Amino acid sequence: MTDFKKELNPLQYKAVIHPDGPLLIVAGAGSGKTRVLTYRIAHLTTRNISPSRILAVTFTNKAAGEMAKRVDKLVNAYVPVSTFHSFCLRVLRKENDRLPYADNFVVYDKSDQLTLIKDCMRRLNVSDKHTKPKMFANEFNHAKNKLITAGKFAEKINDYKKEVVANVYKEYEAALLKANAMDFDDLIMQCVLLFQNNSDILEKYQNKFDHMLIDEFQDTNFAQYTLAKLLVDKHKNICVVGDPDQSIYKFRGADIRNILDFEHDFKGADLITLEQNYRSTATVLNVANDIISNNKNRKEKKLWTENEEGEQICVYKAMDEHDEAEFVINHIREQMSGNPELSLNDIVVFHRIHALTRVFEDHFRRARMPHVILGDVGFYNRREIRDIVAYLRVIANQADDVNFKRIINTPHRGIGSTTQETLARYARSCNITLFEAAENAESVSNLSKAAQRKIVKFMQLIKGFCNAKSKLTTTELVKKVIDDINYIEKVCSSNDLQDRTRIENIKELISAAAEYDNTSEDEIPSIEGFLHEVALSSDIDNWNESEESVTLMTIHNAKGLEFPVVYIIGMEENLFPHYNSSDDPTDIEEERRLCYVGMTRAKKRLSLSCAYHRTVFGQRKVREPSRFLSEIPDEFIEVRISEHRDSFGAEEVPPVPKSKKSQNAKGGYSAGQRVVHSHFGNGKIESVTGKGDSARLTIQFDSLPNPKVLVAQYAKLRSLK
DNA sequence: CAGTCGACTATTTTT
DNA sequence: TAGTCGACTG
Repeated sequence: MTDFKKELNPLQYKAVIHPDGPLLIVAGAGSGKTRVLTYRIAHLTTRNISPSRILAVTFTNKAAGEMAKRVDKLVNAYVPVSTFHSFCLRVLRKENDRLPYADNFVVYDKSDQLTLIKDCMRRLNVSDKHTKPKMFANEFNHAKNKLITAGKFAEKINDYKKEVVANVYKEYEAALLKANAMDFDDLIMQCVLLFQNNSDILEKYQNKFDHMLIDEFQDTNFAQYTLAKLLVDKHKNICVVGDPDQSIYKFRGADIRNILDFEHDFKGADLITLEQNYRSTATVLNVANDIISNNKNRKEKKLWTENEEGEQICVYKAMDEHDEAEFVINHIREQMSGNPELSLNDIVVFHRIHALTRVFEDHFRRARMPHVILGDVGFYNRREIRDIVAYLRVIANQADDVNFKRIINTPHRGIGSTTQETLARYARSCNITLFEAAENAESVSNLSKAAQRKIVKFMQLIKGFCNAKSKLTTTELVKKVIDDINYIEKVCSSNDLQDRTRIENIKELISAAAEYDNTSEDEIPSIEGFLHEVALSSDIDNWNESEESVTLMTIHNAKGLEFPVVYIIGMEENLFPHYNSSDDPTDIEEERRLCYVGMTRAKKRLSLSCAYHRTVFGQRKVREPSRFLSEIPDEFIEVRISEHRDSFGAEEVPPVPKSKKSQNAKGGYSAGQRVVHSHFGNGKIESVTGKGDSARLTIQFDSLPNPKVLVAQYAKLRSLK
C-alpha cells in the first residue's frame, strides 16, 4: 500500500487527506496539482468509498485516462474519470426517456453545426453578407454555456442584431431537435436542464456519488459549474483544483469567477494553496513569474522552487519565419548532441495559431527531423473520414439531415443539386426528414423518373446498412460501408500522395472501430457508442507522446503537460498577443496567461523566438517583437540575433543572394525559360504576369503533374543557363 | 450533372 | 498563400 505521507509535501498531503466538505486547491504551475488529485482519489478509495461513488472530472479524455491509470496503480482500484462532456453524454443516454430527443441521438461537431446554421439562415432568408454563420455559432455556444435557451434568449432582445440571432437560434434549436442531434454545448446544457426539470433524476445522481473532484477548475464555464453545484448540493463533498493564472479558455465560456467565488458559494470551504514548483528550473520559473505579475486583475501568488538555477532563456530574433524554423531545428540538434539523455519526444514547439506550423513542417521535413503536428485538420476532420462517418451517422440516426445531405451524392451517383433541392422542398412541405422523403421518392411528382430511380437505389443501399447494423460489429459495419459504396475506388484511386494518405486514413478508421469494439466500456458496443466516442475525441487524446519525434502544438493543447525542452515561436505583436486581443486589456491578460502556461511547461530549457519579417495572408510584413519579451528582465535571457542581419531593425539583408535578386529586379523571367526551384527541382516557365518582384510565374515543374504559380520575389528560383 | 476556373476571404485558441 | 464557394461550360 502506498505511503501517502512519504510521497507528498505537507500541504499536498493535507489536501489529499482533507475530510469531507468543500475544498478549493489553488495550485500553481508544476506544484503537483494532478498528483494531489490522483492521490486524493486513491485515498478516498482507502476510506472505504467505492470507486463507482467517486465522480472525477478532468479537461480532456487523455488526462482522464491517465488519471484513472495512475489511481489504479496506486491503490489497485478502477475509478472512472470523465470529462464534463463525456459524463453528461452518459447521463443523457441513460435518462433518455425524459428528453425530447430519441435515444439514438447523435452529437454534432463544429462543422455539422455550421452546416445546420447555414441551412437555418437560408430558410429564414438571413443573408450571410454581414452576419457570418460562424458569428451565429459563437452566439449560440456562448448562450448555451450560460444556460440560455433559444426561448430565454428571445426574452431579452434589445437591438436588431439580437433579434436576428434570436430568430436563427430558435430555428437552429428546432432543426437540431428534428435531426435528433445535440451540439457540444448542448451536452452540458441539456444535462443541467434534465436535472433542473426532473428532481427525482437529480436526486438519483446526488445519491449516486459521494464525492466530486474537478480538475482545471479555472476553465469551467457557468453551465459546468451549475452542473457541479447541483450534483453536490446534498453532501457538498466537492474538491476543485485550479490556477486562476492558467485560465485560457474564456472564448469557450470559461469563467474565472468560478474559482474566485468558490469559497463564497460553498460556505466553510477550506482553501489550500500550493506554491512550490517541482517542475522547472529557477530561471524558467522566475521568468514566468515576472511575466504573469504584469496582470493587474489577479490574486497575488508567487511560485518558488528548490530546483537548480538552470540555463538562461534563449531569445532568438529571426530574419523571417524560415530563419526561425531553421534556428529551432539547429538548436534542437545542438541540444541533442550535447545531451545523450535527451530524446526527441522531450522536445515541444508551441505556437499561438496553427497557421505557423506550415513553414515549420516544411523545414522539419526537409531536415528529416521526425515530428508530429497536433491539431489543425484533425483526423476526424479529414474529408474521407467525415464521409464514412456521415454514413454511420445516418445509419444510426435516420433523422440526421445534415449528414444525409452529405452522403446522398458521395461518392457521385448522379443525384445532383436540382434533385436534392426538389427532395428537400418536398420534405419541408410534408414536415418530414430527408430520409423519409427519399423513401417516398417515387411519389414525388416533381422528380424525374431517372432521379427517382437513382434515389430508390441509394435508399436500398442505406436500408441494407440499417438492417445489417444489428447483426454486425462496429468494425464489420464500417468495412461493409466502405466496400459497398466503393469509396476507395471511386474517391481515392489515383496514385498520388493525397489519395494514398486517404486510403491510409480509412484503414486507420477501421482500426479505430476495432479498438472501440475491443476496449469500449459500453455494455454493448454499438455504432452509436462509436460515434459518440468519435465526436468527443480530440487531437490531444490521440497523441502518442512516447513516439520518438518533436511535437508541435498550440499552447491551448499544452495544458497539464510538461517537457524538458520547450520552444515558443512567433513571439510577435499581433500574433502573441493575438491581433484580436490587442485592444482589450482583459483579453491581453488572457494572452499573458497563455504565455505563462506555455513557459511553465518547460522543465529545463526554454527558448522563445520572433521574426523580423513574416508572411501573413500571403504578404510579407515587418513585425514587432511581442510585448511579453520585453517583460522579461535581461538577466535571465541570452539574446541571439539572426546571422542574416547585423542588428535588429537595421536595413534588411535580402534573403536571397544578390545575383538572383538583381535578376528579379531586371524582370528577368520570361515564358519558355528553364529554372530550378529549391523544392520542386527543374521546371519551365509557362507564363509571366506582372513584373519585377511581384511578378507571378506559372511554372510547369518536371516533378509535378500540374503547373504551379509562384511569386518571383519568394520563389527563390535559379535560372538554367 | 460534374468538373474547372476565378473570385474572395481568412487565422485565434477547442471539448 | 491556400482553401472555399459560386458561376459557367462541356
